Amino acid sequence: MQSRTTETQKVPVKRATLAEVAEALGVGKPTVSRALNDYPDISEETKRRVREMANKLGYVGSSRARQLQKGAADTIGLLVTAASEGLQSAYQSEFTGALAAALDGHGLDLLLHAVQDPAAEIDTYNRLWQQGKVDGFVLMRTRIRDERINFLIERGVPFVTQGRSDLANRHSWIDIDSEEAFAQGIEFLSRQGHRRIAMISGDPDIFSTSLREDGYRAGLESAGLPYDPTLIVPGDFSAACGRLGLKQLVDSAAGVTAILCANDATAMGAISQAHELGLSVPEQLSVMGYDGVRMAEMFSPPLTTLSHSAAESGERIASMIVGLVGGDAPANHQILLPAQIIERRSTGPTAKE
Amino acid sequence: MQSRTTETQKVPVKRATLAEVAEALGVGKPTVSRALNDYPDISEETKRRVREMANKLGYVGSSRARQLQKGAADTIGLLVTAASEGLQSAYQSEFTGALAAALDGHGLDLLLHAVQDPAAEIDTYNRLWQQGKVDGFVLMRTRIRDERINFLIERGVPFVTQGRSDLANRHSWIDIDSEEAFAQGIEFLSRQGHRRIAMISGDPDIFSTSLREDGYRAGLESAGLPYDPTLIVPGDFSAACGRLGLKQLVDSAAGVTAILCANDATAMGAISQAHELGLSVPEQLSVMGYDGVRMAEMFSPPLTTLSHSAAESGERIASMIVGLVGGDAPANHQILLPAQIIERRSTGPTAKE
DNA sequence: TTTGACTCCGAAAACGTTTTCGCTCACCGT
DNA sequence: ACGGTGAGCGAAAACGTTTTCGGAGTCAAA
Repeated sequence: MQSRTTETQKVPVKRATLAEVAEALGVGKPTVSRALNDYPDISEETKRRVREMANKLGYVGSSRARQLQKGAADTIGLLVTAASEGLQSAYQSEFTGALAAALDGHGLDLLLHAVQDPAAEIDTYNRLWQQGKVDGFVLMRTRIRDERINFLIERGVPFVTQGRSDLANRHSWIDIDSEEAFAQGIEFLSRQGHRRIAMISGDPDIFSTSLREDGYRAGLESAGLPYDPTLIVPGDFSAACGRLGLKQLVDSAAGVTAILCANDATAMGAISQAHELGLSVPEQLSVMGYDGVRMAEMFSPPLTTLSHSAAESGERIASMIVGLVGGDAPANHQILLPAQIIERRSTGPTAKE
Repeated sequence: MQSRTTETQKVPVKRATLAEVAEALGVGKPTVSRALNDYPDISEETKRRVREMANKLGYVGSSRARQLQKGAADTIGLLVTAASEGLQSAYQSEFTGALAAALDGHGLDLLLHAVQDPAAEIDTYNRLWQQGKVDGFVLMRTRIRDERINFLIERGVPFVTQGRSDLANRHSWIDIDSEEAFAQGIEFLSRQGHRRIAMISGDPDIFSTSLREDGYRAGLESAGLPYDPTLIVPGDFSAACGRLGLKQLVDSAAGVTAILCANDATAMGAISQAHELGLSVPEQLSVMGYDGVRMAEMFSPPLTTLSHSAAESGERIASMIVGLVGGDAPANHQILLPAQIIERRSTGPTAKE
């Protein structure tokens, strides 16, 4: 490790101000402001001159002043919990990237905040909102009895969640129809001849976990397969618990030939562990994931997964939050998107011995 | 897909203002402001009363007004290019998360912006800075002749890069000593008996790519192995190019028993492809990555990699940018961090036939 | 010529902080 | 009794926009 220091010349750059543009043009400040914002009560000729001069002086309006006056920050907040995965999760980060890109399309920026101490989470939402640093929030990974949602609804803060909640009819959300997706997954596996299909589930605190389990059960039922509760092992959406879960299933649940995982990370962990135990995938064991993260395609074997588009979710959410913040429609929009199965090579009929 | 709409009651929450706190207390605004900011010329008794009342009224200062007056945004900007990976990359997102967490520790927020059109990249830096939405930037993935760096240096904008650049002595940066790391990697592989070691490299536009290649060559030399240029195949840090690269090497470079990859994603892609071609890792082919992303541990086989801590990089960068923005030290700090080899199971001596 | 309508623009207020500067008061020493 | 000192506080200005409101001018109708 090495560390050195050198001098630097601090150039205190003076930014051009609206008043200066007005002065240079011999017009009033309102005229410049309105011209730049393309108000109809400014003549075309004047607008042209103003734009020209603004350009010449390199004028860029201070968003600080603008925010103060207009009462809007043109920024949306996104909190990730540093402890539990946060941006570690491939899907979360794909989604975050997509969201940032989509928001940009609407002229909004994304404020990313990592919350360390879970106890301070609500405080952080409160502070960011009260301070006026953001106009609204996007929540990822909604939880059961999610206090964030209560809190935000109570104060009338605009927000959109990625995932439903107990209060789903009282706020805007977008979600993937994971129930349907998991049912599909089971159907797919059963058609390949699997009769004993296990599930490595997600964090029980996360709202969607139970939906995925419901889907699993529904799938079994419509495939005419018996439901065996011991075949569902809990997890937390991490790869690590995929490993653990697989080990547990191998140890205690005989005859399992396929495993449906709560997400791709878990599936990858499970496969990795399977290999370690000398089980080949998919010859001896089929494993299916959920989310369709990019990495899944590059795994070995490439992962069969229930895929949905982070980009689409991002764009939809961006539009929704823009609407809410704009207040143009004091309504809650709720969108359920489908997932589709992408067959790769982690699944297949079990090889005959 | 389904979409519905319900009514919502918009509660226009009036935030308490500093003037209101002052009024309620029968004191002047400056007193409240200074009391809350713990200035020494306010008596303890008054401070107590002010804090009490502020608390009671739920007062949280408007950062918008504060920003305007103080000329600071308490926010650092981070731009990710949506097209080329962006947050898709595991390391980038781990680092981003760590950075956000570290900045939080200094009372700063992170503004994440996705730039779609590479041509608009500089404009975005300019806008964000001129608008005063950020006090400085963190740049990831420095490039060869990186115009962003020129631009920022010219205007005296505070920034820290993750990775050196052509102008490394004129700005603050933090970097991993990848040259040394790759040399170590080669040494490690050669000690396991590998004699023909290939490299799947990174994007030639990225500054650190050449350093990694230098390290590769240096390692070969000190291990007494010949350097064969055809054993370096170009890439772009993606898993996809790991696949391509591996295929190319298998097709055209005989006798290769080990591959050092520019990063973990590439290594995973390579392994995945190797499996597809019926090559077992590490029995027939050893593969080593770089970065030490979390997923690497869960890969199958778990990836041997040259690891460094995203958390540490994040924290260091946070401290550096805080210093620069605070202007307390008009100096450039440069820090080189080491990587260390983590041996897992994607490497090993080649099995005898 | 007056009136009204309409177009284009500017002075002043407003947004909610922090800073500057100076004031008041108590207390001390002489 | 009086200037000096320092502690504690407040009035007003400042940050750079946007909004409100009304004014000046033009032109057509009466």
